[in-house]
Amino acid sequence: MGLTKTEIFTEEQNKLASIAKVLAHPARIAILEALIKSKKCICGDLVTEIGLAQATISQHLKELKNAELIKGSIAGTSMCYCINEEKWNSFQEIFRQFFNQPIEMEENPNQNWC
Amino acid sequence: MGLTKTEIFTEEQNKLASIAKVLAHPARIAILEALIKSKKCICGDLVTEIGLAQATISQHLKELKNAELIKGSIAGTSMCYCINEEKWNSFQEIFRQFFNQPIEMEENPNQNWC
DNA sequence: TAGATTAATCGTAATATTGCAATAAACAGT
DNA sequence: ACTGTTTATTGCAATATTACGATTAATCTA
Repeated sequence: MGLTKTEIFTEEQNKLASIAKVLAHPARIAILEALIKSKKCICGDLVTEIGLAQATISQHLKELKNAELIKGSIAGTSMCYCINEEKWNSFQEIFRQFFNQPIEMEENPNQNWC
Repeated sequence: MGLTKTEIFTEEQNKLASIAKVLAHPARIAILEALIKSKKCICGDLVTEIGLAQATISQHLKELKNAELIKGSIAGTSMCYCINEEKWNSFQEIFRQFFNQPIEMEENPNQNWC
């Protein structure tokens, strides 16, 4: 049918997958890196900095804001975005924990299977 | 149009996004965790362990193998999968570097914008 | 207030992803 | 050779994502 069966997975599995999904587009990576580089929050300069249409950037910003990875506030007529440090750190921790799982096969010498 | 404009992004941005995409589905997270938990490689027990059709699991395995996150080898009539430790570690490092970028706004007290 | 600027949203088209039934392919045991 | 087991592939339907032009809403400036 084409709709992900979230019910059959754990809370954690769904959460990690959804976080990864936010990062699963180069435009969103580029936006995050741009926000990090220019420490003070920039706005729709992202449109010129990255080469996508304003509507497209706005859509990606919406997803990032939806994931709470960035915060936005009104700065006059334009919009001011910046990284949400708390969420950033919490995402970092989630990935760290996932990848830090012990893969260890040391005790298992018959690794010639794979 | 609807096709990602990879040309306008850097190699690194595209790479990180594509790695994240592999992790952007709970079934693939579940498969990886199952492979880690049962240290010796399992095969199509994944189908019963996770509640998806055999064809669907096979498709997710293909994507994981395509990203080289897992390795597969023939074990008689069945298929034996396990984590590819080198890639696992390399992915870990890529995420670690991304999240370890200094976000620091300490010197910038006007954080009240965002 | 009128015009300019900025960003969100709507509508639409193209493409990608997800999931499964059905089928095919490879192999083991009889 | 036949049968059952296991995994990959194909074909299809449903849904999601990506991108952009056009429009809207809000705010600033003259």
